[in-house]
Amino acid sequence: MFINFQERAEAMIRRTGDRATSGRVRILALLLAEHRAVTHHEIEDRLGGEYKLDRVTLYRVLEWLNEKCFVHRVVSDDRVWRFRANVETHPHHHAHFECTRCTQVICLDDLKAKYDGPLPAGYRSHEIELTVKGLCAECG
Amino acid sequence: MFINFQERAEAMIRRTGDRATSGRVRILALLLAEHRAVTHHEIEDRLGGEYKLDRVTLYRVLEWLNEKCFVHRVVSDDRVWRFRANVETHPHHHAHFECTRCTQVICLDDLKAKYDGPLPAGYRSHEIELTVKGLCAECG
DNA sequence: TAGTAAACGCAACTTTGTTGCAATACTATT
DNA sequence: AATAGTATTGCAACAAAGTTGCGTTTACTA
Repeated sequence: MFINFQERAEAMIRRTGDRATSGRVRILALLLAEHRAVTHHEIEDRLGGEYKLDRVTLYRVLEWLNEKCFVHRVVSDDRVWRFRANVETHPHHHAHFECTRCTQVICLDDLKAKYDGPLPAGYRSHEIELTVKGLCAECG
Repeated sequence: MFINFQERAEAMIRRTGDRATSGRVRILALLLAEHRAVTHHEIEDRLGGEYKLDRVTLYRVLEWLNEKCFVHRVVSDDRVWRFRANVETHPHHHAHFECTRCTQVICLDDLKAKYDGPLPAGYRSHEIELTVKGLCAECG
């Protein structure tokens, strides 16, 4: 087992063969430690201080993490992407809860979205996304 | 029954007590006639020619229509809002199909999204959104 | 028909994300 | 350990989607 997220993140990144830069390691570690989907802004804030990363670099790292399937994106009604580390084994049945007041998004991992109904002729389904909207514990 | 969408749109708008401006009537009529969720851009294009509306006015009308519950918004992965007239009687159980290639969104009205599973303590659900992603007939 | 507040149109601004390019820093190799 | 080469980074400029302020026009009311 890994002692901390930093180490675990670095191992994951090295396995890809691409470079293990400090930005990638820190961002992935941060996302691994988190149990919810976080925005670009939240990440930027948390990397503040002397370790500040450029906005653009952050976007590029997040895109790279997404490509490598270490992370996935969620869009909610505020049109802002949120990122979350992929820990599940079935990455194609995301279910999310979105608070309509504070716009926080959490993943409902235990829930498997299902759709058995009919689609129009010729349509094919690849992925299903179920979003439950309401108020979280703090806002409710 | 109403002869055309224009007339029907105007009646709906007048019933609110607010002003029945030509922009509101034309946009709502256009959305009533449409059987899918359309973007701001698509609407703008269709209102082109001599009847062109200002971009800002279009946003404001769409927001107004949304407030009055004549219309609802959908966000898909391109982070662009799409608008669709509310024709169903149960406005809080939208289900949508989104084509991952052409990004077109259609509504699966016959499908009622359901969620009976557990939420974290203190969380309350108000609305459920189910999105099926895949390829539409043209892109498949 | 005239008065008036609600809508509209324009210009400027904000937020979120992207692109091009020169500078930097990983990694492999010597 | 030093070096070289290229993958990343940082900066500046750009782009798309949406918002705000404000003076002008328009739809409704009297």
